[in-house]
Amino acid sequence: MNLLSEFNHFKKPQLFEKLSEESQKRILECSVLKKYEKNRLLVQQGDTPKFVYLVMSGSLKTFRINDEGGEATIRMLEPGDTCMEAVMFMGGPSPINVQTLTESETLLIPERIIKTLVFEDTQFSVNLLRIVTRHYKNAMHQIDAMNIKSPLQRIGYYFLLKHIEQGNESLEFKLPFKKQMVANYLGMTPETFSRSLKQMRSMGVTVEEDKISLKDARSLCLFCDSDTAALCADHNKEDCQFCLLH
Amino acid sequence: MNLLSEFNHFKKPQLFEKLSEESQKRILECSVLKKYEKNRLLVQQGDTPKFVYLVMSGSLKTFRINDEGGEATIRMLEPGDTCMEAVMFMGGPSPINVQTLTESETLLIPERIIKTLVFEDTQFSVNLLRIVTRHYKNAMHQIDAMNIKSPLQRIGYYFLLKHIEQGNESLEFKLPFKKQMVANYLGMTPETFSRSLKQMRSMGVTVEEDKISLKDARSLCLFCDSDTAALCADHNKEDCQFCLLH
DNA sequence: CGGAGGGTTGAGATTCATCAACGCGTGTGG
DNA sequence: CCACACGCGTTGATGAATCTCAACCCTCCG
Repeated sequence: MNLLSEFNHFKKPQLFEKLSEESQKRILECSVLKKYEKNRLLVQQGDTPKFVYLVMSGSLKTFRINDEGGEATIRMLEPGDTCMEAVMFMGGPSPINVQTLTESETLLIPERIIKTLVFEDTQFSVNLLRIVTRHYKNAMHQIDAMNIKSPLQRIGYYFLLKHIEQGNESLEFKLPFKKQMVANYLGMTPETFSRSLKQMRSMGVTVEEDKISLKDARSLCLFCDSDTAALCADHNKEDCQFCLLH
Repeated sequence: MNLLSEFNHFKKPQLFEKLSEESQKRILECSVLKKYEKNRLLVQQGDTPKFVYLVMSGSLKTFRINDEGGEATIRMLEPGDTCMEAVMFMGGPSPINVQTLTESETLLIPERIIKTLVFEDTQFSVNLLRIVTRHYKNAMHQIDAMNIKSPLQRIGYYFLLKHIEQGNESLEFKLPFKKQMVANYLGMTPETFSRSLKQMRSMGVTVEEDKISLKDARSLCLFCDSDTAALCADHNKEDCQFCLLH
Protein backbone atom coordinates (compact mmCIF):
# COMPACT_ATOMS: atom_id res chain seq x y z
CA MET A 1 0.00 0.00 0.00
CA ASN A 2 1.97 3.00 -1.14
CA LEU A 3 -0.13 5.88 0.00
CA LEU A 4 2.69 8.35 0.11
CA SER A 5 2.30 9.04 -3.56
CA GLU A 6 -1.29 9.95 -2.85
CA PHE A 7 -0.11 12.86 -0.78
CA ASN A 8 0.91 14.69 -3.89
CA HIS A 9 -2.74 15.29 -4.61
CA PHE A 10 -2.98 17.71 -1.70
CA LYS A 11 -0.84 19.44 0.87
CA LYS A 12 1.36 16.94 2.65
CA PRO A 13 -0.17 16.02 6.00
CA GLN A 14 1.58 17.83 8.81
CA LEU A 15 1.55 14.53 10.66
CA PHE A 16 4.23 13.20 8.33
CA GLU A 17 6.36 16.31 8.08
CA LYS A 18 10.09 15.59 8.27
CA LEU A 19 9.23 12.12 9.46
CA SER A 20 11.71 9.33 8.77
CA GLU A 21 10.76 6.82 6.07
CA GLU A 22 10.93 4.24 8.81
CA SER A 23 8.27 5.91 10.93
CA GLN A 24 6.05 6.66 7.98
CA LYS A 25 6.19 3.02 7.01
CA ARG A 26 5.32 1.90 10.52
CA ILE A 27 2.27 4.09 10.51
CA LEU A 28 1.03 3.11 7.09
CA GLU A 29 1.56 -0.58 7.67
CA CYS A 30 -1.09 -0.78 10.33
CA SER A 31 -3.50 1.77 8.87
CA VAL A 32 -6.44 1.08 6.62
CA LEU A 33 -8.11 3.13 3.95
CA LYS A 34 -11.86 3.35 4.19
CA LYS A 35 -14.62 4.88 2.13
CA TYR A 36 -17.69 6.46 3.69
CA GLU A 37 -20.93 7.73 2.24
CA LYS A 38 -22.24 11.24 2.82
CA ASN A 39 -23.35 12.18 6.34
CA ARG A 40 -21.89 9.07 7.88
CA LEU A 41 -21.12 9.43 11.60
CA LEU A 42 -17.60 8.13 12.32
CA VAL A 43 -17.25 9.04 15.98
CA GLN A 44 -19.81 9.97 18.58
CA GLN A 45 -19.47 12.03 21.74
CA GLY A 46 -18.66 9.59 24.50
CA ASP A 47 -16.94 7.03 22.28
CA THR A 48 -13.44 6.02 23.26
CA PRO A 49 -11.09 7.16 20.51
CA LYS A 50 -9.75 4.34 18.37
CA PHE A 51 -8.26 6.00 15.29
CA VAL A 52 -6.78 9.15 13.93
CA TYR A 53 -8.60 9.99 10.71
CA LEU A 54 -6.58 11.36 7.82
CA VAL A 55 -8.83 12.74 5.10
CA MET A 56 -7.79 11.53 1.65
CA SER A 57 -10.79 12.84 -0.28
CA GLY A 58 -14.07 14.51 0.53
CA SER A 59 -14.68 16.51 3.70
CA LEU A 60 -15.58 15.94 7.34
CA LYS A 61 -16.65 18.04 10.28
CA THR A 62 -16.11 17.70 14.01
CA PHE A 63 -18.80 19.08 16.26
CA ARG A 64 -20.65 18.90 19.55
CA ILE A 65 -24.37 18.48 20.08
CA ASN A 66 -26.75 18.95 22.99
CA ASP A 67 -30.02 17.24 23.77
CA GLU A 68 -32.06 20.09 22.30
CA GLY A 69 -30.56 19.28 18.93
CA GLY A 70 -28.20 22.23 18.69
CA GLU A 71 -24.90 21.66 16.89
CA ALA A 72 -21.65 23.56 17.44
CA THR A 73 -19.10 22.97 14.71
CA ILE A 74 -15.53 22.75 15.96
CA ARG A 75 -13.63 22.14 12.72
CA MET A 76 -14.24 21.41 9.06
CA LEU A 77 -11.68 19.18 7.38
CA GLU A 78 -10.42 18.89 3.84
CA PRO A 79 -8.02 16.40 2.23
CA GLY A 80 -4.73 16.32 4.11
CA ASP A 81 -6.31 17.24 7.43
CA THR A 82 -6.45 14.93 10.42
CA CYS A 83 -8.73 14.69 13.40
CA MET A 84 -8.90 12.88 16.73
CA GLU A 85 -5.15 13.26 17.32
CA ALA A 86 -5.82 15.73 20.08
CA VAL A 87 -8.67 13.74 21.57
CA MET A 88 -6.39 10.75 22.09
CA PHE A 89 -4.25 12.67 24.51
CA MET A 90 -7.10 14.20 26.43
CA GLY A 91 -7.79 10.99 28.25
CA GLY A 92 -11.36 9.80 28.58
CA PRO A 93 -14.11 9.61 26.00
CA SER A 94 -14.34 11.80 22.93
CA PRO A 95 -15.90 15.22 23.51
CA ILE A 96 -16.74 15.49 19.80
CA ASN A 97 -18.60 13.85 16.96
CA VAL A 98 -16.99 13.28 13.59
CA GLN A 99 -19.13 13.09 10.48
CA THR A 100 -18.59 13.12 6.74
CA LEU A 101 -20.00 16.11 4.88
CA THR A 102 -19.61 14.46 1.50
CA GLU A 103 -18.65 11.02 0.29
CA SER A 104 -15.14 10.63 1.65
CA GLU A 105 -12.10 8.42 1.86
CA THR A 106 -10.13 8.47 5.07
CA LEU A 107 -7.05 6.70 6.35
CA LEU A 108 -7.66 5.11 9.75
CA ILE A 109 -4.52 5.19 11.89
CA PRO A 110 -4.92 3.05 15.00
CA GLU A 111 -4.53 4.62 18.40
CA ARG A 112 -1.84 2.16 19.41
CA ILE A 113 0.71 3.17 16.80
CA ILE A 114 0.16 6.85 17.62
CA LYS A 115 0.70 6.35 21.32
CA THR A 116 3.71 4.15 20.72
CA LEU A 117 5.38 6.41 18.24
CA VAL A 118 4.92 9.50 20.34
CA PHE A 119 7.41 8.06 22.83
CA GLU A 120 9.80 6.68 20.23
CA ASP A 121 10.06 9.42 17.64
CA THR A 122 10.46 12.97 18.87
CA GLN A 123 9.83 14.37 15.42
CA PHE A 124 6.46 12.68 15.49
CA SER A 125 5.55 14.07 18.88
CA VAL A 126 6.62 17.54 17.82
CA ASN A 127 4.45 17.19 14.72
CA LEU A 128 1.51 16.30 16.92
CA LEU A 129 2.28 19.23 19.16
CA ARG A 130 2.30 21.60 16.20
CA ILE A 131 -0.96 20.21 14.88
CA VAL A 132 -2.74 20.48 18.18
CA THR A 133 -1.46 23.99 18.87
CA ARG A 134 -2.72 25.02 15.44
CA HIS A 135 -6.14 23.66 16.29
CA TYR A 136 -5.99 25.42 19.60
CA LYS A 137 -5.13 28.70 17.94
CA ASN A 138 -8.13 28.30 15.69
CA ALA A 139 -10.28 27.59 18.69
CA MET A 140 -9.06 30.78 20.32
CA HIS A 141 -10.11 32.74 17.30
CA GLN A 142 -13.50 31.06 17.37
CA ILE A 143 -13.98 31.99 21.01
CA ASP A 144 -12.84 35.51 20.31
CA ALA A 145 -15.17 35.74 17.34
CA MET A 146 -18.26 34.72 19.20
CA ASN A 147 -17.58 36.97 22.16
CA ILE A 148 -16.54 40.21 20.61
CA LYS A 149 -17.15 40.09 16.88
CA SER A 150 -20.26 40.83 14.86
CA PRO A 151 -21.43 38.30 12.30
CA LEU A 152 -19.99 40.53 9.61
CA GLN A 153 -16.59 40.55 11.25
CA ARG A 154 -16.62 36.80 11.75
CA ILE A 155 -17.28 36.22 8.09
CA GLY A 156 -14.72 38.81 7.10
CA TYR A 157 -12.05 37.15 9.17
CA TYR A 158 -12.97 33.72 7.84
CA PHE A 159 -12.69 34.99 4.28
CA LEU A 160 -9.37 36.62 5.06
CA LEU A 161 -7.97 33.31 6.27
CA LYS A 162 -9.21 31.49 3.21
CA HIS A 163 -7.76 34.21 1.02
CA ILE A 164 -4.34 33.90 2.65
CA GLU A 165 -4.52 30.10 2.51
CA GLN A 166 -5.25 30.15 -1.18
CA GLY A 167 -2.17 32.12 -2.00
CA ASN A 168 -3.16 35.71 -1.40
CA GLU A 169 -2.73 36.84 -5.00
CA SER A 170 -5.95 36.14 -6.80
CA LEU A 171 -8.92 38.44 -6.28
CA GLU A 172 -11.17 35.44 -6.52
CA PHE A 173 -11.23 32.41 -4.31
CA LYS A 174 -13.55 29.64 -3.32
CA LEU A 175 -15.71 28.93 -0.34
CA PRO A 176 -14.65 25.37 0.46
CA PHE A 177 -17.88 24.32 2.16
CA LYS A 178 -21.60 24.80 1.86
CA LYS A 179 -22.82 28.11 3.23
CA GLN A 180 -24.92 26.37 5.84
CA MET A 181 -21.82 24.66 7.20
CA VAL A 182 -19.75 27.81 7.29
CA ALA A 183 -22.58 29.67 8.97
CA ASN A 184 -22.81 27.12 11.74
CA TYR A 185 -19.03 27.02 12.10
CA LEU A 186 -19.13 30.77 12.61
CA GLY A 187 -21.89 30.44 15.17
CA MET A 188 -24.77 31.99 13.25
CA THR A 189 -27.83 30.90 11.30
CA PRO A 190 -27.82 30.55 7.51
CA GLU A 191 -30.17 33.55 7.41
CA THR A 192 -27.84 35.94 9.16
CA PHE A 193 -24.97 34.58 7.11
CA SER A 194 -26.84 35.44 3.96
CA ARG A 195 -27.81 38.90 5.19
CA SER A 196 -24.26 39.66 6.25
CA LEU A 197 -22.98 38.70 2.81
CA LYS A 198 -25.26 41.35 1.38
CA GLN A 199 -23.78 43.95 3.69
CA MET A 200 -20.35 42.92 2.54
CA ARG A 201 -21.01 43.94 -1.01
CA SER A 202 -20.75 47.58 -0.03
CA MET A 203 -17.28 46.80 1.27
CA GLY A 204 -16.08 45.37 -2.01
CA VAL A 205 -16.66 41.70 -1.32
CA THR A 206 -19.22 39.83 -3.40
CA VAL A 207 -20.21 36.18 -3.26
CA GLU A 208 -21.91 34.26 -6.01
CA GLU A 209 -22.51 30.60 -5.45
CA ASP A 210 -19.23 29.56 -3.83
CA LYS A 211 -17.08 32.15 -5.60
CA ILE A 212 -15.84 35.08 -3.54
CA SER A 213 -14.66 38.13 -5.46
CA LEU A 214 -12.74 41.06 -4.02
CA LYS A 215 -12.81 44.56 -5.50
CA ASP A 216 -9.19 45.01 -4.56
CA ALA A 217 -6.48 43.17 -2.71
CA ARG A 218 -7.03 45.21 0.45
CA SER A 219 -10.77 44.65 0.80
CA LEU A 220 -10.30 42.17 3.61
CA CYS A 221 -7.54 43.96 5.50
CA LEU A 222 -10.19 45.53 7.71
CA PHE A 223 -10.67 42.16 9.34
CA CYS A 224 -7.01 41.48 10.05
CA ASP A 225 -5.38 41.49 13.45
CA SER A 226 -1.87 41.51 14.83
CA ASP A 227 -1.30 37.78 14.89
CA THR A 228 -2.92 37.09 11.55
CA ALA A 229 -1.01 39.86 9.80
CA ALA A 230 2.15 37.84 10.25
CA LEU A 231 0.75 35.20 7.89
CA CYS A 232 0.10 37.74 5.19
CA ALA A 233 2.66 38.01 2.42
CA ASP A 234 1.90 41.72 2.11
CA HIS A 235 2.35 42.34 5.78
CA ASN A 236 5.31 44.64 5.36
CA LYS A 237 4.15 46.48 2.29
CA GLU A 238 3.26 50.05 2.99
CA ASP A 239 -0.31 49.73 1.80
CA CYS A 240 -1.17 47.05 4.34
CA GLN A 241 -4.08 48.50 6.24
CA PHE A 242 -3.15 46.74 9.39
CA CYS A 243 0.27 48.30 9.38
CA LEU A 244 -1.26 51.71 8.80
CA LEU A 245 -3.11 51.37 12.05
CA HIS A 246 0.11 51.82 13.94
CA MET B 1 17.11 27.73 43.73
CA ASN B 2 15.13 24.78 44.93
CA LEU B 3 11.67 25.51 43.69
CA LEU B 4 10.54 21.94 43.64
CA SER B 5 9.64 22.11 47.28
CA GLU B 6 7.37 25.01 46.45
CA PHE B 7 5.26 22.68 44.36
CA ASN B 8 3.90 21.11 47.47
CA HIS B 9 1.83 24.21 48.04
CA PHE B 10 -0.37 23.37 45.09
CA LYS B 11 -0.98 20.64 42.55
CA LYS B 12 2.26 19.63 40.88
CA PRO B 13 2.55 21.33 37.52
CA GLN B 14 1.71 18.94 34.72
CA LEU B 15 4.76 20.27 32.95
CA PHE B 16 7.01 18.41 35.37
CA GLU B 17 5.05 15.21 35.63
CA LYS B 18 7.20 12.09 35.58
CA LEU B 19 10.07 14.26 34.42
CA SER B 20 13.61 13.15 35.25
CA GLU B 21 15.44 15.08 37.97
CA GLU B 22 17.94 15.92 35.26
CA SER B 23 15.40 17.62 33.04
CA GLN B 24 13.73 19.41 35.91
CA LYS B 25 17.07 20.79 36.95
CA ARG B 26 17.87 21.95 33.43
CA ILE B 27 14.61 23.86 33.30
CA LEU B 28 14.91 25.44 36.71
CA GLU B 29 18.49 26.46 36.21
CA CYS B 30 17.69 28.90 33.48
CA SER B 31 14.32 30.09 34.80
CA VAL B 32 13.70 33.09 36.99
CA LEU B 33 11.07 33.83 39.56
CA LYS B 34 9.36 37.17 39.21
CA LYS B 35 6.80 39.10 41.15
CA TYR B 36 4.16 41.24 39.46
CA GLU B 37 1.66 43.71 40.79
CA LYS B 38 -2.07 43.47 40.10
CA ASN B 39 -3.27 44.05 36.53
CA ARG B 40 0.22 43.93 35.09
CA LEU B 41 0.32 43.00 31.38
CA LEU B 42 2.93 40.30 30.80
CA VAL B 43 2.35 39.52 27.15
CA GLN B 44 0.55 41.44 24.45
CA GLN B 45 -1.10 40.23 21.26
CA GLY B 46 1.53 40.44 18.57
CA ASP B 47 4.51 39.94 20.88
CA THR B 48 6.87 37.12 20.04
CA PRO B 49 6.69 34.58 22.85
CA LYS B 50 9.76 34.55 25.09
CA PHE B 51 8.74 32.59 28.18
CA VAL B 52 6.42 29.98 29.50
CA TYR B 53 4.82 31.36 32.66
CA LEU B 54 4.28 29.02 35.59
CA VAL B 55 2.03 30.57 38.22
CA MET B 56 3.45 30.19 41.72
CA SER B 57 1.00 32.44 43.53
CA GLY B 58 -1.85 34.76 42.56
CA SER B 59 -3.82 34.43 39.35
CA LEU B 60 -3.55 35.39 35.68
CA LYS B 61 -5.81 35.46 32.68
CA THR B 62 -5.17 35.03 28.98
CA PHE B 63 -7.46 36.90 26.62
CA ARG B 64 -7.93 38.58 23.27
CA ILE B 65 -9.04 42.13 22.64
CA ASN B 66 -10.33 44.06 19.67
CA ASP B 67 -10.07 47.73 18.79
CA GLU B 68 -13.54 48.47 20.14
CA GLY B 69 -12.27 47.51 23.58
CA GLY B 70 -14.03 44.15 23.83
CA GLU B 71 -12.24 41.41 25.74
CA ALA B 72 -12.64 37.66 25.26
CA THR B 73 -11.16 35.62 28.08
CA ILE B 74 -9.50 32.42 26.95
CA ARG B 75 -8.28 31.01 30.26
CA MET B 76 -7.96 31.93 33.91
CA LEU B 77 -4.92 30.53 35.73
CA GLU B 78 -4.27 29.56 39.30
CA PRO B 79 -1.08 28.41 41.04
CA GLY B 80 0.39 25.38 39.27
CA ASP B 81 -0.99 26.39 35.87
CA THR B 82 1.15 27.40 32.92
CA CYS B 83 0.53 29.52 29.88
CA MET B 84 2.23 30.33 26.58
CA GLU B 85 3.42 26.74 26.10
CA ALA B 86 0.99 26.30 23.28
CA VAL B 87 1.70 29.68 21.72
CA MET B 88 5.37 28.80 21.33
CA PHE B 89 4.55 26.01 18.93
CA MET B 90 2.05 27.96 16.91
CA GLY B 91 4.78 29.86 15.14
CA GLY B 92 4.42 33.58 14.72
CA PRO B 93 3.41 36.23 17.21
CA SER B 94 1.21 35.62 20.22
CA PRO B 95 -2.53 35.65 19.54
CA ILE B 96 -3.23 36.39 23.21
CA ASN B 97 -2.56 38.81 26.02
CA VAL B 98 -1.50 37.63 29.45
CA GLN B 99 -2.28 39.73 32.50
CA THR B 100 -2.20 39.31 36.26
CA LEU B 101 -5.57 39.43 38.02
CA THR B 102 -4.00 39.82 41.44
CA GLU B 103 -0.51 40.35 42.73
CA SER B 104 1.30 37.26 41.51
CA GLU B 105 4.55 35.38 41.42
CA THR B 106 5.42 33.48 38.28
CA LEU B 107 8.32 31.38 37.15
CA LEU B 108 9.60 32.50 33.75
CA ILE B 109 10.89 29.57 31.71
CA PRO B 110 12.78 30.73 28.62
CA GLU B 111 11.61 29.66 25.21
CA ARG B 112 15.00 28.20 24.34
CA ILE B 113 15.00 25.52 27.00
CA ILE B 114 11.46 24.51 26.09
CA LYS B 115 12.25 24.14 22.41
CA THR B 116 15.47 22.31 23.16
CA LEU B 117 14.00 19.90 25.65
CA VAL B 118 11.05 19.03 23.47
CA PHE B 119 13.45 17.29 21.09
CA GLU B 120 15.61 15.73 23.78
CA ASP B 121 13.12 14.42 26.33
CA THR B 122 10.08 12.60 25.04
CA GLN B 123 8.44 12.67 28.45
CA PHE B 124 8.63 16.43 28.31
CA SER B 125 7.08 16.62 24.85
CA VAL B 126 4.31 14.26 25.90
CA ASN B 127 3.65 16.44 28.93
CA LEU B 128 3.35 19.44 26.65
CA LEU B 129 1.05 17.51 24.37
CA ARG B 130 -1.21 16.58 27.29
CA ILE B 131 -1.30 20.15 28.53
CA VAL B 132 -2.17 21.59 25.18
CA THR B 133 -4.82 19.00 24.46
CA ARG B 134 -6.41 19.78 27.82
CA HIS B 135 -6.51 23.45 26.89
CA TYR B 136 -7.96 22.52 23.57
CA LYS B 137 -10.66 20.44 25.17
CA ASN B 138 -11.58 23.39 27.35
CA ALA B 139 -11.70 25.59 24.29
CA MET B 140 -14.09 23.14 22.64
CA HIS B 141 -16.39 23.38 25.59
CA GLN B 142 -16.24 27.16 25.45
CA ILE B 143 -17.16 27.14 21.77
CA ASP B 144 -19.94 24.69 22.41
CA ALA B 145 -21.18 26.79 25.32
CA MET B 146 -21.44 29.99 23.38
CA ASN B 147 -23.14 28.41 20.41
CA ILE B 148 -25.72 26.18 21.92
CA LYS B 149 -25.97 26.88 25.63
CA SER B 150 -27.98 29.47 27.53
CA PRO B 151 -26.21 31.63 30.12
CA LEU B 152 -27.76 29.46 32.80
CA GLN B 153 -26.37 26.30 31.27
CA ARG B 154 -22.94 27.82 30.85
CA ILE B 155 -22.77 28.76 34.50
CA GLY B 156 -24.12 25.39 35.53
CA TYR B 157 -21.47 23.57 33.56
CA TYR B 158 -18.76 25.82 34.93
CA PHE B 159 -19.92 25.14 38.47
CA LEU B 160 -20.03 21.44 37.77
CA LEU B 161 -16.40 21.45 36.68
CA LYS B 162 -15.33 23.39 39.75
CA HIS B 163 -17.29 21.01 41.91
CA ILE B 164 -15.58 17.99 40.41
CA GLU B 165 -12.19 19.69 40.61
CA GLN B 166 -12.64 20.43 44.28
CA GLY B 167 -13.23 16.83 45.17
CA ASN B 168 -16.89 16.26 44.48
CA GLU B 169 -17.85 15.50 48.04
CA SER B 170 -18.59 18.76 49.76
CA LEU B 171 -21.86 20.53 49.08
CA GLU B 172 -20.05 23.83 49.32
CA PHE B 173 -17.23 25.04 47.18
CA LYS B 174 -15.61 28.27 46.14
CA LEU B 175 -15.73 30.45 43.10
CA PRO B 176 -12.02 30.86 42.41
CA PHE B 177 -12.31 34.22 40.61
CA LYS B 178 -14.24 37.43 40.77
CA LYS B 179 -17.71 37.20 39.32
CA GLN B 180 -16.87 39.76 36.67
CA MET B 181 -14.04 37.57 35.43
CA VAL B 182 -16.08 34.41 35.37
CA ALA B 183 -18.87 36.22 33.55
CA ASN B 184 -16.55 37.39 30.82
CA TYR B 185 -14.93 33.97 30.61
CA LEU B 186 -18.38 32.53 30.01
CA GLY B 187 -19.12 35.13 27.36
CA MET B 188 -21.74 37.19 29.16
CA THR B 189 -22.02 40.48 31.03
CA PRO B 190 -21.81 40.69 34.83
CA GLU B 191 -25.49 41.65 34.80
CA THR B 192 -26.71 38.52 33.08
CA PHE B 193 -24.37 36.48 35.25
CA SER B 194 -26.00 37.92 38.33
CA ARG B 195 -29.51 37.42 37.00
CA SER B 196 -28.79 33.82 36.04
CA LEU B 197 -27.51 33.12 39.53
CA LYS B 198 -30.88 34.17 40.84
CA GLN B 199 -32.60 31.73 38.52
CA MET B 200 -30.32 29.02 39.80
CA ARG B 201 -31.63 29.30 43.32
CA SER B 202 -34.83 27.57 42.29
CA MET B 203 -32.66 24.69 41.11
CA GLY B 204 -30.98 24.23 44.46
CA VAL B 205 -27.83 26.21 43.81
CA THR B 206 -27.21 29.36 45.84
CA VAL B 207 -24.26 31.72 45.72
CA GLU B 208 -23.27 34.13 48.45
CA GLU B 209 -20.14 36.13 47.93
CA ASP B 210 -17.83 33.50 46.46
CA LYS B 211 -19.39 30.54 48.25
CA ILE B 212 -21.50 28.18 46.18
CA SER B 213 -23.89 25.92 48.08
CA LEU B 214 -25.77 22.94 46.65
CA LYS B 215 -29.03 21.63 48.05
CA ASP B 216 -27.96 18.12 47.22
CA ALA B 217 -25.12 16.34 45.51
CA ARG B 218 -27.10 15.95 42.30
CA SER B 219 -28.09 19.57 41.83
CA LEU B 220 -25.53 20.08 39.09
CA CYS B 221 -26.00 16.78 37.25
CA LEU B 222 -28.43 18.52 34.93
CA PHE B 223 -25.50 20.28 33.34
CA CYS B 224 -23.38 17.19 32.77
CA ASP B 225 -22.61 15.61 29.41
CA SER B 226 -21.17 12.37 28.14
CA ASP B 227 -17.52 13.35 28.17
CA THR B 228 -17.65 15.19 31.47
CA ALA B 229 -19.48 12.37 33.24
CA ALA B 230 -16.32 10.29 32.92
CA LEU B 231 -14.55 12.69 35.28
CA CYS B 232 -17.23 12.33 37.91
CA ALA B 233 -16.52 9.94 40.77
CA ASP B 234 -20.23 9.15 40.99
CA HIS B 235 -20.51 8.39 37.33
CA ASN B 236 -21.45 4.79 37.80
CA LYS B 237 -23.70 5.16 40.78
CA GLU B 238 -27.31 4.51 39.97
CA ASP B 239 -28.49 7.96 41.05
CA CYS B 240 -26.30 9.76 38.55
CA GLN B 241 -28.73 11.80 36.51
CA PHE B 242 -26.64 11.59 33.44
CA CYS B 243 -26.70 7.83 33.52
CA LEU B 244 -30.46 7.91 33.96
CA LEU B 245 -30.78 9.71 30.69
CA HIS B 246 -29.88 6.54 28.85
C1' DC C 1 -16.07 60.93 55.85
C1' DG C 2 -15.80 60.15 51.07
C1' DG C 3 -14.40 57.68 47.12
C1' DA C 4 -13.62 53.50 44.48
C1' DG C 5 -14.70 48.93 43.05
C1' DG C 6 -17.71 45.10 42.92
C1' DG C 7 -22.24 43.46 42.69
C1' DT C 8 -27.28 43.81 42.03
C1' DT C 9 -31.54 45.55 40.06
C1' DG C 10 -34.57 47.83 36.71
C1' DA C 11 -35.96 49.83 32.14
C1' DG C 12 -35.07 50.32 27.40
C1' DA C 13 -32.69 49.33 23.02
C1' DT C 14 -30.65 46.22 19.84
C1' DT C 15 -29.49 42.32 17.67
C1' DC C 16 -29.98 38.02 16.18
C1' DA C 17 -32.83 33.77 15.96
C1' DT C 18 -37.16 32.07 14.56
C1' DC C 19 -40.83 31.24 11.52
C1' DA C 20 -42.81 31.35 7.10
C1' DA C 21 -42.78 31.93 2.21
C1' DC C 22 -40.53 31.88 -2.07
C1' DG C 23 -37.09 31.02 -6.01
C1' DC C 24 -34.07 28.13 -8.16
C1' DG C 25 -31.66 24.03 -9.72
C1' DT C 26 -31.51 19.07 -9.57
C1' DG C 27 -33.05 14.54 -9.53
C1' DT C 28 -36.81 11.18 -9.90
C1' DG C 29 -40.67 8.70 -11.18
C1' DG C 30 -44.84 8.44 -13.69
C1' DC D 1 -41.32 14.94 -21.19
C1' DC D 2 -43.59 16.77 -17.52
C1' DA D 3 -44.76 17.07 -12.62
C1' DC D 4 -43.18 17.04 -8.37
C1' DA D 5 -40.39 16.94 -4.38
C1' DC D 6 -36.23 18.19 -2.21
C1' DG D 7 -32.16 20.72 -0.79
C1' DC D 8 -30.14 25.05 -0.59
C1' DG D 9 -30.23 29.79 -0.31
C1' DT D 10 -32.65 34.18 0.08
C1' DT D 11 -35.99 37.55 1.87
C1' DG D 12 -39.34 39.57 5.05
C1' DA D 13 -41.87 40.01 9.45
C1' DT D 14 -41.87 39.01 14.22
C1' DG D 15 -40.25 38.10 18.82
C1' DA D 16 -37.21 36.89 22.41
C1' DA D 17 -32.95 37.19 24.62
C1' DT D 18 -29.15 39.61 25.97
C1' DC D 19 -26.58 43.86 26.11
C1' DT D 20 -26.52 48.71 27.45
C1' DC D 21 -27.23 52.33 30.46
C1' DA D 22 -28.35 54.10 34.85
C1' DA D 23 -29.16 53.98 39.63
C1' DC D 24 -28.30 51.95 43.84
C1' DC D 25 -26.19 49.21 47.72
C1' DC D 26 -22.39 47.40 50.03
C1' DT D 27 -17.67 46.93 51.73
C1' DC D 28 -13.17 48.28 52.00
C1' DC D 29 -9.72 51.75 52.71
C1' DG D 30 -7.33 55.93 52.80
